[in-house]
Amino acid sequence: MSKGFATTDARLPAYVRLRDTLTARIAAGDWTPDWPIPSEARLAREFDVSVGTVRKAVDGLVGEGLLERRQGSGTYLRAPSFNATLFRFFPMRGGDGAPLSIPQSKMILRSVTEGPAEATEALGTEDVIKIVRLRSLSDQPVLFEEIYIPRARFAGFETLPDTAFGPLLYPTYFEHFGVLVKRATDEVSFGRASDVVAQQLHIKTDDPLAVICRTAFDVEDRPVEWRIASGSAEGFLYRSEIN
Amino acid sequence: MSKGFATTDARLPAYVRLRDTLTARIAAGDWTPDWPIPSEARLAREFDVSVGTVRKAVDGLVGEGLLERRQGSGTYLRAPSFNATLFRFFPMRGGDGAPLSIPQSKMILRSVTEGPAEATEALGTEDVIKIVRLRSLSDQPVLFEEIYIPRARFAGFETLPDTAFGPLLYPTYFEHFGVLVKRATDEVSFGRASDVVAQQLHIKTDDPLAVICRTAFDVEDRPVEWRIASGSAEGFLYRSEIN
DNA sequence: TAGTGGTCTAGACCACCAC
DNA sequence: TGGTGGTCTAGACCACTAC
Repeated sequence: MSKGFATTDARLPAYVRLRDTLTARIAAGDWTPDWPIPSEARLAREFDVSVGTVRKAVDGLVGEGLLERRQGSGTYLRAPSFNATLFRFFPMRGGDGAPLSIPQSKMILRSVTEGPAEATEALGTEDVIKIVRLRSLSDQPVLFEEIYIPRARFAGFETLPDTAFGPLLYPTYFEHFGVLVKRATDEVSFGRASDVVAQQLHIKTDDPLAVICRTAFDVEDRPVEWRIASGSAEGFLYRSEIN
Repeated sequence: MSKGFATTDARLPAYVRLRDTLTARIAAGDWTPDWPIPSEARLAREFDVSVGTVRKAVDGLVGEGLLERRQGSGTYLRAPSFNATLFRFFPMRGGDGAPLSIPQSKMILRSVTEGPAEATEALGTEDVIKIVRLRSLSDQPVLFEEIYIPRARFAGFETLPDTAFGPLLYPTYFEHFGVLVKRATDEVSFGRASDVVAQQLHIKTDDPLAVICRTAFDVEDRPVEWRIASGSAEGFLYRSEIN
């Protein structure tokens, strides 16, 4: 008897195979953040390993930020948490020290199209959906975003009603398409505003521009989104933690 | 008998107190990367806990990047590893696609002085040493750095012979002053070149500039360095991983 | 009060490395 | 071959949460 693991290399340690099996269940949408996943004792029985081995597998997923333990209550699927992107890109206070209000988001376009070379290369497909958004702080447009997602993972995205979207995109990815973004890579550079971007951001053509290119990956490390975001270089601030 | 832990809150779990005790030993410079630290069985005996508890404490320090396990050999202090900073700031290839050579570093100044407000605020002291460096790729100056370190932790830094410095600063911090940099926060913003910076970087005054402000922390999370680095915004690229 | 995760133990056997 | 870390077990007791 193969201990009930999904089809993984039997030479791997039990906790690795269990971790991968749990990851697959998360990716399949078997669990929601509202209810605890099966208890450690229950998983130990189901997979015929000791509780200690379950703990080690769960530890790994907690470390990756996929699961969250609540003592006395249970272990829960954790909703993606690194979504306060605007706060990473701009200071919370304006140049005059006044606190800015909540970031807003305006959807401008959703359509099936061909992506730019960088997007198709990052995503590994040319069959993508394009999303264009304008994000604002205190009614001032600050960030113009072009986002590309693979149609294979997001079938029908372009026909969702506008009411399905909140200010953040990643929760929508998860709730409607079961795509859970786990990590991302950002590249920050500086350029100059094109006519289109300048018009959207209410700045002048050729004004200095901060450009952030991001590739996002799901729990199984497949690329699920490529985006390019532009904002005025004046007042731009990108925070990063290095470990 | 208090199990031989350093003076920490006895209400804390054993593995936490052991982890803190080991961190203190690392910070005190008791171990070097060349020799394994005491084995898990030996630490278990010394602190009168089980091997499993030692493993959990060591796991934490491995996760923080302080220690490194080598199966069959031992557990070693890990030399700081995130030092390829130039490669984080600029692409490896020039605009023409040609690969660039190894980054070089030229020390311009070391002196005891008063730091700018940001440095004294970040470091919590006005008694600092200032370091000025110019970093180059393929003999082209690309990054101008002003670095401030607290004199209390780096007494005599300004009188070290030039031969004590390699291309990287953090190994010198550790080898001569026992300061081990564990994490840092970067803030990337946009500015314009002052006369001094422009001259060093061979660009024009008021040319667009990428500015990176970094605060670095040691293993006990005390700030040990504040630096501001400037490079031409043209060709600048900052990479960041988000989890 | 029952069930959950949190801590800790004492041992077993394995894989790997250095001598 | 001996010692190291790597995996895994089967249990104990504690702290916390929900009902």
